[in-house]
Amino acid sequence: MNLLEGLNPQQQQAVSAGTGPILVLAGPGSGKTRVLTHRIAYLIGVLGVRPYNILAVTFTNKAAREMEQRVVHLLGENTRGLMLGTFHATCARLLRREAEHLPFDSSFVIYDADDQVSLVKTALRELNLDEKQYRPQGIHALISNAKNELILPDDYPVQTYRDEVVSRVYRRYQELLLASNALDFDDLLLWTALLLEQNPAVRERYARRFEHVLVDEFQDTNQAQYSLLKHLASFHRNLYVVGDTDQSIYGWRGADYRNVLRFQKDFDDAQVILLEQNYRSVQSILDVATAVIDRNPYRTPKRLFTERGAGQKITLYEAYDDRNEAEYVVETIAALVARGQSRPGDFAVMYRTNAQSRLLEEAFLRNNLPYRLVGAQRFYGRREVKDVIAYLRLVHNPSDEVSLTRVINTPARGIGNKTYLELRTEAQKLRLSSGALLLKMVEKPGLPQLKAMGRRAADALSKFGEMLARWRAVKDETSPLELIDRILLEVDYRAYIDDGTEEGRDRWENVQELRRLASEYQEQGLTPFLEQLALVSDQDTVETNGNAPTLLTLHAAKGLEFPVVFIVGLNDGTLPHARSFDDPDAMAEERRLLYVGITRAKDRLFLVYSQFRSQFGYQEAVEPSRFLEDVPEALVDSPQLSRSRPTSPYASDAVRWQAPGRGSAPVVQQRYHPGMHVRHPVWEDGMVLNSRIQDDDEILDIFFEKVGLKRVAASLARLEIRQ
DNA sequence: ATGGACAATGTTTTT
DNA sequence: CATTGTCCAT
Repeated sequence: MNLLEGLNPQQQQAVSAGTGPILVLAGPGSGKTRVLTHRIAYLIGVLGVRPYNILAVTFTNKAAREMEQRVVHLLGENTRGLMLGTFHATCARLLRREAEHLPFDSSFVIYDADDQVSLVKTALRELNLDEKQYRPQGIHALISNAKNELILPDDYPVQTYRDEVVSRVYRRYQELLLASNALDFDDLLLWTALLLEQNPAVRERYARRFEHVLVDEFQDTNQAQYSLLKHLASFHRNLYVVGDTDQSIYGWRGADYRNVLRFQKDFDDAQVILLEQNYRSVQSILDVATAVIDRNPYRTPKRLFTERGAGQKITLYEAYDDRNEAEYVVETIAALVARGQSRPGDFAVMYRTNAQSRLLEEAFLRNNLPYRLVGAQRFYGRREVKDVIAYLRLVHNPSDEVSLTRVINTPARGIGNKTYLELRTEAQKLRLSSGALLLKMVEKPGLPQLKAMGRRAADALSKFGEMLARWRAVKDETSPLELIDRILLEVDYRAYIDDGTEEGRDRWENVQELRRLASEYQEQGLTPFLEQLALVSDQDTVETNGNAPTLLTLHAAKGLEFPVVFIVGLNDGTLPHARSFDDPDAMAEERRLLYVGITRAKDRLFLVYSQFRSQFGYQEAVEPSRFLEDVPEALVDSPQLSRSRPTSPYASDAVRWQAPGRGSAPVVQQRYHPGMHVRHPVWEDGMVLNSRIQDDDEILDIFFEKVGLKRVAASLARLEIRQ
């Protein structure tokens, strides 16, 4: 197969470029992923590089999965040994392998943002600092930023008293992490960068191995990531980065698009290749996008062009208020579908903040139309899910203080704050983690520490300790699913969570979803399961092949495309967000965010703003977004402003492309039917026996040839429909 | 120790 | 307004 076939000259140049540092500046829709995957295939298939000597990193698991599939598709199965994954997963792997050089051991657990904040709280309390004055969230953000810039507690710049406090909290926070044998998200990058920096032997081993290092979305890298990339490519200097500074929207997370400039400075022999042909959008949409982004300073102008034709004008709509805005969106979608111009799945509605999804959801619900919501309430962020995960983590690693804190009295078992505090104090005296002390109390029931406490407290503690010890005893012989079931049973979790209300039922259903997830790790065991849980993100669960409009934030929209895009809430204060007003860099990022949104659209674009907006309870007059001033009038079509009294929703049956679902939950299109043959990644072939919509998911009963009857959630099980 | 009622408080984006 | 924390009665 000719790997250059079907590529335009710029893409061919990028794919077949020689070795050495290479920077590909890829405009939106210019076939960036295509270039990257063809490049990998080219290295292996044409240049004869062994897959083992290639590293490719992405930001999301979804991107990694997609690339992997496409490379395999191009090469056949010829990719064994290729290291392809997210920054975080790749670093986690490397750190586990090299743990002997590091102050933690290879069974470390990974703390997410919630865990991080609770650990900051612990540190604040230990240092007798006021949580009101030093908000944990804020402190956490500062620590996180420092880590992203490779600043350790000792180097934390202190100019004010507050800085001094932060550096103290940071130091303690880091100690607590190590005591828990835990790393936070940022640590994965930080420790990897430090290890490569400070350990020449390790650095050289990896640098020699990776003859080629490829990076997706390079504009989103932070300093830690840039540093570790440089180290990994330090021997062969074949660093191939693809990105677009105009799509840099993660500055608040430490991403620094100036890494693109740094790259050109650090590698002054780098080849720079520009991809300007857009395969996604019609010209009118590209022109609007260009007009908006051109106002940003310090950028290399790109001339985006397309062969998809001029396209129709974009639509600008002024609604009376935000409720009307949502109604307009839903009505318009319904009308376009009713006219047969588009299918429901063609639409995306994008907004600046998650909170804005609510009015949209309500509008869809009022009109009995289904929709897909991306992100918002994170599955893994739900209390019951976190509880069960915390139990698993504690069994895996009893030193995990954050998890212990979470579950030691959940469900309530008579271990209150005071008892837990005593346990911690005693543990600290013995230089043990609380979990370790608990286990020790079980081994040696006569420990003096027990006597120091009240009888009731000691009883409750040892009962919990015994449970923990029992789970640990079986953890290596049982599958994650069996372990979960055992834990659920022994702590009587269902009785705690499922109180008979609808909410309780939902909660229990979430636990069931976690069980289903666990069942995919039957053979692999607890460690990979926990790692997977820690490193999946919302982005990874976005499915674009649904049959209903997608609601998502502008951030979540990056990397996706839709035939018709609505961007709502184009008001000053919302987009750009008020918090960015006083910072020119932040304002530039807001503008890029709008640019990303606009360039998601293939055929049609609707920009929507309103005169009034309810901030919280109150309705407030708001201004249209200042960014709208930069949209050339010639490209805009504004419908006559007749909506201060909204027309009645299109209620004809024609527009109800699906019957309303039960309850108030979002309705999901049924995609599976009895008799359908499907394939599951683990259980392989099976036949659908039954399908029902429940909550916002489709629940399937499937009979698998190999393992028999299973119940799965369509959104979670990666099913493939077979003909 | 527990659970409920009330108050305060704070609202961006998330690997 | 919706979540989170704090206080108070059991």
